[in-house]
Amino acid sequence: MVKVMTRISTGTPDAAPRQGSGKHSPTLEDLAAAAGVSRSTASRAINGGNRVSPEALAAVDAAVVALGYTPNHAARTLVTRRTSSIALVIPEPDIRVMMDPFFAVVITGITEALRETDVQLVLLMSRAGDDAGRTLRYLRGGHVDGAIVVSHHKTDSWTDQLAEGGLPTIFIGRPWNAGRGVTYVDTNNYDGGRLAARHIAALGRTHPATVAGPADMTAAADRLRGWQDGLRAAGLRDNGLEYADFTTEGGRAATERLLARHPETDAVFASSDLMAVGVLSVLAARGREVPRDVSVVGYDNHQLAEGTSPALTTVINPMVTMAVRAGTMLLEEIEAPGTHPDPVIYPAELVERESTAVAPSESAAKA
Amino acid sequence: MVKVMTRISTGTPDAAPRQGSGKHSPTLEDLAAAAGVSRSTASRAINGGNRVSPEALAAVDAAVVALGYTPNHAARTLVTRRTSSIALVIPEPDIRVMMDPFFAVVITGITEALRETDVQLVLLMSRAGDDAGRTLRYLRGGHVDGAIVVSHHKTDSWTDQLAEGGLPTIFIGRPWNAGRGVTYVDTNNYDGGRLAARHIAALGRTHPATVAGPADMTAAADRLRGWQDGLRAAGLRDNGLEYADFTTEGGRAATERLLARHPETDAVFASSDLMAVGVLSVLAARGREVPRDVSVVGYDNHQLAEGTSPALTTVINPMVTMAVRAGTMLLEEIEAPGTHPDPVIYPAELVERESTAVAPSESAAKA
DNA sequence: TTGTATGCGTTATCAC
DNA sequence: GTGATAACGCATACAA
Repeated sequence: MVKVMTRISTGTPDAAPRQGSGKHSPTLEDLAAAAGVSRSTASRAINGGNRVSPEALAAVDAAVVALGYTPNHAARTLVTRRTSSIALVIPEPDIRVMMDPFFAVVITGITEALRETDVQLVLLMSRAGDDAGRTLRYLRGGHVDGAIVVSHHKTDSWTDQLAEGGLPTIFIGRPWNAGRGVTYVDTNNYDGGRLAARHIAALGRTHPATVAGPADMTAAADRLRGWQDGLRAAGLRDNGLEYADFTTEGGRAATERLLARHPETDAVFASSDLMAVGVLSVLAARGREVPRDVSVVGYDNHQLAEGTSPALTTVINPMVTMAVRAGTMLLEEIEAPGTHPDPVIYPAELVERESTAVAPSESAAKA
Repeated sequence: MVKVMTRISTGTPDAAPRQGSGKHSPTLEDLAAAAGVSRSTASRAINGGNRVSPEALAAVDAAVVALGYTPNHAARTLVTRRTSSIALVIPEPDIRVMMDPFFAVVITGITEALRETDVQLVLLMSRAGDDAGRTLRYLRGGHVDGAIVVSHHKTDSWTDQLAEGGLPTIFIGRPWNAGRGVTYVDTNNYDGGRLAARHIAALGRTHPATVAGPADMTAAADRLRGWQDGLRAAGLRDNGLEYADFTTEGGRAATERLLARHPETDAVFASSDLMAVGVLSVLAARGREVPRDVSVVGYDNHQLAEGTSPALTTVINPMVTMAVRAGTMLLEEIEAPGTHPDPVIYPAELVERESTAVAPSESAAKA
């Protein structure tokens, strides 16, 4: 009562705009007044409209559009303890190296999962070291309802800390110390590596070399293990191994070193398509023709893989699918806390293109 | 008084954890109690520590670490009307086409600007059409303190709507209808196009062709205009113009069409490095040697430009710098509303690489 | 410098 | 179905 009086006596609203920008946005009370109902009824009408008469609901709805009412998010989360937002956490080392080509893809996927929800995505980039504490504090500070962590690096026990924190969390890409109740979604990088090896072996190549990704990333490590196991299974030896940082330039440098030490190389497996582009460019510069002299297999099935010349044979890394799944799983776990779903791992699949086409001489021999 | 009694009589806190996850996080009142001061003093101690005695401040600080206190964000924004978060708005058409290669870069830049702040970045992807309304409603709904909009498309008058809404907003890339108080940061795409033209002309090329970006994007349009004006100024004619969508595959297709109609082409200006990669691959497939037979200039100075073979001459598009600047400007405008700073436009700069190296024959002639 | 009192806008609990 | 009323956690004008 007094409150209403105060409101009314606070000068004419349109004559005295508060901020320089615009008038105060209408509150639930304004809405209720305009609809001729109580705050409670107005509130119920807005949230699903349960236990409210049709006419009251109609009145409120009309008032909403008339006033352009928007619920105050802060007030709402204050009482519901729900922020309607989730965090996408990305350790900074990852963004330039691993995430760069996949950023748009990951975001798109998560956004897709959030589409029909009113959940918003908050981006959290965390620097190495002490800053992780800040990020962690933010996450458990109740600012978000859950988190998706994209971390392939050996990072300082984020995993445990988050899992113990009780905040619903899904990892994209298997974290290093994934034990207990840690949920993640990934693709089978090990199988992917093996697929590449089997493919190279089937081509009849005898001197396969490797441009591997950073050894401290699970994806890179798994791909490498799979590839090496696959070679062994086919009776082949790894003919030179160089590490790079997943970038094109890194791939170039690695290939230079590789060819210097192992000129007899007749096949290269690069742990990422970006690196494979570097491999192709160096081979071209050296006059080694692909796929005639050297077969090349990449990884990721990046958009670029179709555009290279020759087009790149590669292993599919279904990032969009993984991101969508991560989003969906997180929403589910927020809805029903306590459930710790099993990891989801998508199968590996090879896409054959020109860079491993059967060499002319062999195809002639076969014909 | 009554409140405190209620609190105390509400059972032993540690004996009855609320959620399944963990105990309730401590409130300001708990903090004050632990520090032996009042709520207000505790509050002041936390927010800058002004007008509070050294001993009280010390006590509060100690209590903070002891209790692991974190201010409740919702409660704080409810009273301060400050969300401590800004939105990065990206219309969905842009993400795959324009933003894809720059996503990580833009995010990195903005994050860098927000580094020392406690401001968080909320991602807002808006679908075309009616969804723009939803995004707009979110933005003016007080959920964020400001927004950075990355929109190069002719979109439905976002510009005006946002500017009028009173929400501090910075555009990255000149919006189509940038009038009045619209603040944006961009690079001089027109000059960039001219630079490319001048460079090609200086090379002695006589049949320059164009692979342009989407006509409904300001960046693409400006680059094209600059290029064409530059050609005219040099007494050259545009020898064929094809539009593409900024992607590698689009660049390939455009080049195919181009060469079919204008086989005499001896220079190509592609409006993006990704498209330039497509140009290079088609030229290679057709046996047209770069730079001997054809000179190629890209745009963006993307990471890839160094890795192509031959390495790509291109115009710098300083996305990181632009993103940082946008972030800084937004923070400033949030701090001091009402100021409508002038647009910031970074100068264009050409990077010469192998793809436009002087042809052997000419260099021989010169020697 | 410190404490008291009040309000921010919303949901939730209960009587009606 | 409806409407008072009490939290939610914090900042701040004001009195002390």
